[in-house]
Amino acid sequence: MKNRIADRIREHWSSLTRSDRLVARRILSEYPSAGLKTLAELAGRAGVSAPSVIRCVKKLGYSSYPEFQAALRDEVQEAFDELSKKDADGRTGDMNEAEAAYTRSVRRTVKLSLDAELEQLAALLARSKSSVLCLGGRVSQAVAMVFQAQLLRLRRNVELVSPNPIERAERLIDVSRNDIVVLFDYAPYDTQTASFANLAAERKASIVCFTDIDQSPVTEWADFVIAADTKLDDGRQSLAAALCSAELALAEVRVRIGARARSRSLDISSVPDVGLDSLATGNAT
Amino acid sequence: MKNRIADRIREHWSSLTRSDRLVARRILSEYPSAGLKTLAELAGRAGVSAPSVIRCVKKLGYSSYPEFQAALRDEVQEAFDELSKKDADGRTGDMNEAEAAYTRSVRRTVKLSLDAELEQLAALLARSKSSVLCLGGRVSQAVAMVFQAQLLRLRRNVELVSPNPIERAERLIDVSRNDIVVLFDYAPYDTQTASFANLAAERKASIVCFTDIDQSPVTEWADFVIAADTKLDDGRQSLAAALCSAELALAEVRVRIGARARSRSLDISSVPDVGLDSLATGNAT
DNA sequence: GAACCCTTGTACCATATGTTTCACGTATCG
DNA sequence: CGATACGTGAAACATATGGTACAAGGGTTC
Repeated sequence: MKNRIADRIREHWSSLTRSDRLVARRILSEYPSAGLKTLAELAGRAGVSAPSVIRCVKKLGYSSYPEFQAALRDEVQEAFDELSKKDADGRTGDMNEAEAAYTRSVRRTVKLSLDAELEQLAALLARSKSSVLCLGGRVSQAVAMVFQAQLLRLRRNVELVSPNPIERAERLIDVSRNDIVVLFDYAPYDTQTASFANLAAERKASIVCFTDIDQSPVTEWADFVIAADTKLDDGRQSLAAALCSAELALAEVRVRIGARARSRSLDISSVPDVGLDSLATGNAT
Repeated sequence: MKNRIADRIREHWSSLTRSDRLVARRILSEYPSAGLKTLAELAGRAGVSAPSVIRCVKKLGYSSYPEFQAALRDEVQEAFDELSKKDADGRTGDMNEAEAAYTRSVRRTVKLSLDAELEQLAALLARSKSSVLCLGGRVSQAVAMVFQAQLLRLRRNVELVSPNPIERAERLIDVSRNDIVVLFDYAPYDTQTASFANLAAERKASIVCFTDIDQSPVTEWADFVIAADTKLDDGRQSLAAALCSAELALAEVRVRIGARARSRSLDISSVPDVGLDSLATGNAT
C-alpha cells in the first residue's frame, strides 16, 4: 500500500525515455520534497524542460501534474501516520494489540493539544463568576458528566445539562453572555448539540467544544476547540482520547486555581456522611 | 531544528484570531498534507476564507503562502531523512557511530538503485563485442580500478583509462560508437572527466555515469546514471557507497553472463604462476 | 540516402492560484 | 449610546503555474 510512486517508476522504467528517467530519478533521490515543488522547479532540478516532466508523470499513470502531487501528498501523509504509530510502539512494545491502539490514539491526542490554547481555556474556566454548562451527545454525554464532576471539585457553578430536549430548551432561556457552554461532540455528530451551541452562541455565551479531528459543526460557533484523535488504527472510535483531552484541560485549570481548589476540596471532604464519589453523579444534595 | 512550524504556531498562538486558529489547527491535525495543498483547499478544510489563511501564515512569520509551503516541504524532507536514518539504526543497534553512518549511506544507496536500470546496464555491459573504458577523477579513479578489475573477470575488452590527460586524449581518438565509457564522478566534480564524457559522447559512445545524488555534469551526456548516496550524516563524503553501487551493477552483469564468466574465471585461475590479485593492477601480462 | 518515428525543448496559451482591496459586521471603549 | 478598532469574507486582480502545439534534431530502417 505504500511507496506507490516508487513502484510505478520501477514498473514503467523500461518504457521511460532519457528525460523521463532524469525526472523519475530526481523524484526518488530527493524524495519527497522534489515532487512537491512546482512543475518548473522539478524540471529545473532534473535538468529537463517542463513538458518532459508532464510527459513523465503521464507515463506513470497520472493524468496531470497536480494529480501526481496529490498522490505523493497522500503517500507522505501515510508515511507520517505510520511514523507516529511506530513512534508510539517504541514505548509500547510489550502491550497487546488493543492496548497499543488505545495508547496511540491518546498519544496523538496529547500531541495535538496546544499548551497556549489550554492555558487560555483554563483562564476562562477559572473565572468562577460565570457559570459553566456541560453537555454532550448520545454517548459523549458520559464524558460531559466526568468533566462536570471534576470541574465542580475545582470551582462552583458547574452544571450538567440534561440530555432531555425539553429541559435543554428550558435551560437555554437563562443562558447569558457570562455563561460558558462546554460541549462534547464526536462523530457521528449530534444535531441537538449543534443547535444548542447555535442558540447559546446567539445569546453571547462562550462556547467551548471538545471534538474529534474532523471537527463537529459546533466549531462554527465555538470560541475554543479542543481536538482529540479518537480514531483507532482499525477505524473504530474510542472515547478514551476524548476523556484524555478533557482531563488535560482540567489539569490546566487545577494549576490556575490550585490553592483555592485545595481548600474547596477540603470543604467538600469535611462534609460529614457524604462520600466524595457520590458527588460525581450529582446526588450529593 | 525540527517541527519549526508547530513551534511557530505555539509561539504565536495568543496573537492568533479565531480564523487563524482554525487554520493553524487544521495544519497541525492533518499534518503535513493539509499545508501542502493549495491555499483554497486548506481554507476550505479549515472552514475559513482564503485571505484568512494568508493572514495566518503571515502572522506566523512567512511572507507568503508559497514561502510557508517551502518551509513545510523542508520540514517534511528533514523528517524523511531522519526516518531513513532511524530505519537503518534499527538494524545497526550495536555498531559504533562511524560504522552506523557508513551503513546508512550504503543502505540509502541500495534503496536508490533501480533494478530495471541495473538490468539494462548489465545487458549493455554483457555485450562483449564492445570494449569498455573505465575512468574516474582524482579519487574516484580508485573505484574505476576496482570496477575494471572485477568486470575483466567477467568479460574481455575492459580497460582502465590512465588519469594522465595526454594519454586520455590519445585514447579518445579511437573511441567509437561501439565503445562503452564508464565514468565515476563524485563531488567535487572533475572537469577532465566531464570533458572526456563530452568528447566520447560526440563519438557516439555509450556513456555510463556512476555519480552521487547531486549528479555530476557528466549526466548531461550519460545514457545510464547510477546514483549513490555518498553523503555521510556528518556531511563528509565517503566512497563506500560508490563502491557499493558499482558492485551492484557488477552483480547484475554476473547474473547475465554467469556461465561464461565461470569458465572464464577458471581460465584465469588456470594460468600458472600468476596470482589473481595481480590482475587488479593490470600487471598480469 | 531518404523517409520514418521518437524524443525533446521553445513558444504560446488558459486558467488556477495567491494576493490585495474594500465593505460589512461585531466587539470595545469612552 | 456613538465612535473606534478589529476581524472577516466577497470580489476583483495579477501572475505564476500547468498544459499544448509545434518544430528541430537524432536515430533507425529499408
